[in-house]
Amino acid sequence: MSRPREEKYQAILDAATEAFAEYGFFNSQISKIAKLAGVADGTIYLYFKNKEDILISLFTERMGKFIIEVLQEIEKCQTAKERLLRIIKTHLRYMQENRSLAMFTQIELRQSNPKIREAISGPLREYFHCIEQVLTEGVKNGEFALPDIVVGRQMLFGTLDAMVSDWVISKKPRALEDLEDTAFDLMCGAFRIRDGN
Amino acid sequence: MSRPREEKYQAILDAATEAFAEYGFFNSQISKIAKLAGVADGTIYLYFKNKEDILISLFTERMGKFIIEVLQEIEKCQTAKERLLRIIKTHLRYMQENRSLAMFTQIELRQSNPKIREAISGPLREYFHCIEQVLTEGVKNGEFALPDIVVGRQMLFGTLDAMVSDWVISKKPRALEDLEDTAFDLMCGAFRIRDGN
Amino acid sequence: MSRPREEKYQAILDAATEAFAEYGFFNSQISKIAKLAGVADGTIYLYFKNKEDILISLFTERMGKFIIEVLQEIEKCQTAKERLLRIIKTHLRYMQENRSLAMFTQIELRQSNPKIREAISGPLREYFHCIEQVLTEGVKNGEFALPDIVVGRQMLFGTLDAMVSDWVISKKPRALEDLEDTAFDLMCGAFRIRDGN
Amino acid sequence: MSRPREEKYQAILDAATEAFAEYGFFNSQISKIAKLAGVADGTIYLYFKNKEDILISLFTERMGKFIIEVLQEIEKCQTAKERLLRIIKTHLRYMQENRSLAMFTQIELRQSNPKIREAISGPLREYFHCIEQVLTEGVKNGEFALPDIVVGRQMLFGTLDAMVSDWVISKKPRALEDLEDTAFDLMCGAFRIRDGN
DNA sequence: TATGAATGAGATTTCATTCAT
DNA sequence: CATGAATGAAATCTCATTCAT
Repeated sequence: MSRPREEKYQAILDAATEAFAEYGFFNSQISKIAKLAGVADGTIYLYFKNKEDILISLFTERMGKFIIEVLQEIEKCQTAKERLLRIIKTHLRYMQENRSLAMFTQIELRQSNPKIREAISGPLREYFHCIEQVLTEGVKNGEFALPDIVVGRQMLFGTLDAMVSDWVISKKPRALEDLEDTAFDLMCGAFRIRDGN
Repeated sequence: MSRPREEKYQAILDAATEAFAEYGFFNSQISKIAKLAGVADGTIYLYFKNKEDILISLFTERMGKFIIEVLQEIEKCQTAKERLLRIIKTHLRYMQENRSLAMFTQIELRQSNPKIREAISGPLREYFHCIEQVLTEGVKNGEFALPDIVVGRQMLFGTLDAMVSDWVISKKPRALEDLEDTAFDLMCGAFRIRDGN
Repeated sequence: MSRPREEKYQAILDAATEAFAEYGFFNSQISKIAKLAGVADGTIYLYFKNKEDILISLFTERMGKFIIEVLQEIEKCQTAKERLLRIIKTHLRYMQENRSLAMFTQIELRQSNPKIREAISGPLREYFHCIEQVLTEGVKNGEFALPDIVVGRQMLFGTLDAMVSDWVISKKPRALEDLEDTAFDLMCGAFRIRDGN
Repeated sequence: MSRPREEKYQAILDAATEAFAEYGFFNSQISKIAKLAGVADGTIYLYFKNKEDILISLFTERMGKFIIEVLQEIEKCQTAKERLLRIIKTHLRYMQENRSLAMFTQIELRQSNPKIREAISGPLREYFHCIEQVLTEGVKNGEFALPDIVVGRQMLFGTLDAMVSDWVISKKPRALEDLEDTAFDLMCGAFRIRDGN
């Protein structure tokens, strides 16, 4: 049974998240990750091909879970407007609850190494696609007025990302949740969503 | 006569910009930068204390020039609405004309090394402050309706940043300039700016 | 079972002794020491913090052993005169049997680096103290006539050190042992020790 | 006229003495010496072949002056006993007045680099020879009883050297001069010199 | 599977020396 | 003669990865 296998795999991923978030990819030595995970250095190479592979696996997995959560939340909604609010809430709350992931995303999202950049862009594009679909629907059924879907997505994602970025960097941050309503309010204005439900 | 001195300093900074943009800070070896700049490895240490110092000098200098340009453009404007448009245009055009700086900003903006992060945050905060002042003025004189200045700034900067990010990553990008009007249009909606000038 | 660990530690120390003796501290590159010890360069840093640490460990360990031997020999003796002879014999014989240590002591004893000098002065002072105690006893019980204990120690140590120094530098040296009796004879004169018993 | 040439040559030598005494040979960079001497780095190479050459020239010159002084002092004396006292006094006083030279001698006398060691041993051997001649004479005319001239020289030089060494290392040293009489007293005992002049 | 000691390639940085001015 | 900017070889140290146990 591969339960222990799975356990150690997760332990390493958790340790890497923490380390990458705090020190960045290049300053997180394998030995540091191994110690945090409570395994030997060599053990890591039983679960991952190399250091890069940890980063890629990490991002794919964690971002994957995030997207699944977003999708689940969205599905519960009736209108595009509701979905927009859901995306905002889920994004900010998820990041708030996973500060390490948030930091790590902020810090390592835009990795320089082309191979890593490539691997990372997959899950991110998926998220972008999900956002764009919601916007497209909103436009189609007349809820939103939006001259360009992609620009709309850039605005929505960019705003949320900037909020998380500020929150991650500042030491005593205003809770991310508190920004939900204001963010939603502004987005409604940008997308010309009428006040009534 | 320090003309040659200044020349070499700039050559190294240019080389570093290029290298950091393409490979990232950690994968840009001093020898690589030196070769790009057409100087010997040791020469770099006549102009910079160490590798970190290059990054910090680079960001401070280039970002400084950017902010000066933004400020100059803003001053020409009469209304806050015009200033908003100016910021959008200047930001996107400057980044388009300095792709390396844009890439580098995207990539290294969120550095893990605390010392670098600290040094980098200065010029950035200055830019944020500049944006927030424009927004505050707009609210004061009734041009904008905005529940929260900081959130407004996050939206404006976040949107522009996401646009640059997309542009930098995609290989055959739509010109950044083409996004100006749409971005301005959406921001006007978000900030409840009336259509008439 | 840390037998191999201890073995490698000693191998590196032996290699360093040899290298330092022949080439001096600054001209003994880590790679040279590693090759002599039969390990990889990096291995050295598993056992020592840095190059300085090798020098300090080396001196502390080897000088410590020497002092222990001197103390053991001294304890066997009844009179201060006998102890004086024992110190002379042990000093010269130990250095003769550990030519590398002798060279190294001669060469690196007076290091320029303050941190090293500090670390090295400890064991040396211990040896000086041991000599001075013997002299003090001899004076107290009337065996020696000595106007100044410290000067007495300087004379004894200086003489032995000069002998070792000559022996180390000259290529075809007279055996150090052969000097024992003459040295003792002269010291007896200097310290006004009577010929009998 | 080569007055200015000579001046700069001496300035560099003085600077080197100071630097070597304080930091040791390897930690005294050419640029440091140049700055101390008030000349440009390159200028040093107009006067010396390389860094080693400075050390060798330095030692040869300064030690040469010392030996000349010793010889002059000795010549004034009538008896070997007087000459012995003269050597002791001149040695200790000269070192006291040239603390940098003393430090430098203590620190760099026993250099590891074979080429340097070779060059340094010349002047030193000359001094040894001078001492040994005094001792030989003393023995010949019955003033001294000494079983071995070389051992006698080792004792005399070793004692003086140990005194200087202690003086150089200790921060608040007893004046070297104060040791003259005690040292002479002990040497008289060692060499069986009768009390009467 | 798991370990962690050992490896050695590779990176940053220093500094003696040169040479155009 | 004098300068000091530039050079680039070389040294220390780090750390991802391997492999015998």
